[in-house]
Amino acid sequence: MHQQTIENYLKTIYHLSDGNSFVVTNKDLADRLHVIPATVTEAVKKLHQLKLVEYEKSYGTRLTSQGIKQALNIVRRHRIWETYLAQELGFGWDEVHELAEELEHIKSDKLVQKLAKKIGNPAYDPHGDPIPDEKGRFQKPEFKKLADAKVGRTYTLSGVADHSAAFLKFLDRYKMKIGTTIKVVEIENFDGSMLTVCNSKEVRLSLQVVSNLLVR
Amino acid sequence: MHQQTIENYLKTIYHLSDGNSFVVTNKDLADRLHVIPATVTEAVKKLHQLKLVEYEKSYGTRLTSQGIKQALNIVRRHRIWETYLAQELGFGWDEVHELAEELEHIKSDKLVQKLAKKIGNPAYDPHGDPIPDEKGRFQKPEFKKLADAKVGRTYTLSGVADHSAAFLKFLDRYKMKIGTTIKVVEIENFDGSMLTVCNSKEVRLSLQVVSNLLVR
DNA sequence: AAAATTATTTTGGTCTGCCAAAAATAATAA
DNA sequence: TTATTATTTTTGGCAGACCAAAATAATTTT
Repeated sequence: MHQQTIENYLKTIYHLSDGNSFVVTNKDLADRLHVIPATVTEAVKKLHQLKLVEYEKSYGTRLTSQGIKQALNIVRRHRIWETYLAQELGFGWDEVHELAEELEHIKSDKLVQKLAKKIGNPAYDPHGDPIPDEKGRFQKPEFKKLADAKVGRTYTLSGVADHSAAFLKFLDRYKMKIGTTIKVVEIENFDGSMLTVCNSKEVRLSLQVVSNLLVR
Repeated sequence: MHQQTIENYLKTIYHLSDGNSFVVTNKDLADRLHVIPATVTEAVKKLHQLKLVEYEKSYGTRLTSQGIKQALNIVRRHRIWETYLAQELGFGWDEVHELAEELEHIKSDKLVQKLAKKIGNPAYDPHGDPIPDEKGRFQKPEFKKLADAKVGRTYTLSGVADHSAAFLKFLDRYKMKIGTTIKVVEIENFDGSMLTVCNSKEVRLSLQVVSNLLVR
């Protein structure tokens, strides 16, 4: 199996199982990887032989501890690259994901280590997602959706649930980024939208938007 | 054809034809790419269909102008990455080639442009090889081998003919790098070795070595 | 519980990049 | 100009990553 294929599967299984080693369905994998389920069946069988996943037919797939380890390493590389691209090379947070998707496969731990050092071994990437260290350790941050916030309180934007370029560009238009403070002025219970104050300006945010903003 | 395969062929043809559009033999390509000649036959036929090479059977292969253009772009990416890795991330000149070999395939002109800007759009990479600009232009430097130098003269190391890690590490041991001045004290006509002064120390360099040192 | 839906696996194929061995073509030496 | 040798091409095959369609299995609906 090609290393790149393996890495993409592991990473995707990892994300679908939400970091924990939950069972992932064949179809979900197929959708995420843009292949048909039959292809996934083949692939997970091979991953099973490589002892990277547990797999029982018609049941589902789950990472082994070895698989998790490798997955975390890929996640680390991806997020280090994202942060590096944003911080050192001035890419927008809506651009870095796609590039990191390619760069994460470069096989050099030394390179990743140097990149990490250059940006000060950060714990979070530009989207507020935690970066595992060399040993795969990271603390899962306690975020909640802005949608669940209380009127009158002020929050700090700490992450986004939607990583799409469209959403991120939308946030850019209001100069919102990780660290921006958002005050909830009013919640419209008709449509769930929120009147907020961001960067000293009043902004109304739709339920769609506030559901994808993670705050502290 | 996979983009990566195409790029590797174009780059290799380019180097084998020494930058000019000389005809390259099938076997030479096979050797460089670590495949058998039969594989090359297949590949160049496909490259021909893509109008990237001229190809007549049992004659040889030569880049078309389109092919040269693409080849120069790959060479550019490779050398930008080499320089970036050395300059910004502190890699040794013996390490950068291998890494650049992977990084050159990342498909983002914007990335290369940013990297280049960061290192000041240099005209030469850490080995003294010229970096083509976005349009593929570069001036071929007028180097000569130190082996052909005259006794008593002082030269500036401007390039290396051998890019192997072994050779580069050897040079590191004597702190020789691009820009180092080398004074030729004496030429031993028994074995062609040279007595030189490098970094204020007397060093005897074998014919092997001085044949691979390019100087001005 | 039977029918209908959805998910998974199997089966048979394609395409790409590769190899081995044989056949055809140079190119070189005698 | 024959032999000999080297190179190139052809042919038949293989593995990886995919897909389409058919066959199974599991899940939901009714």
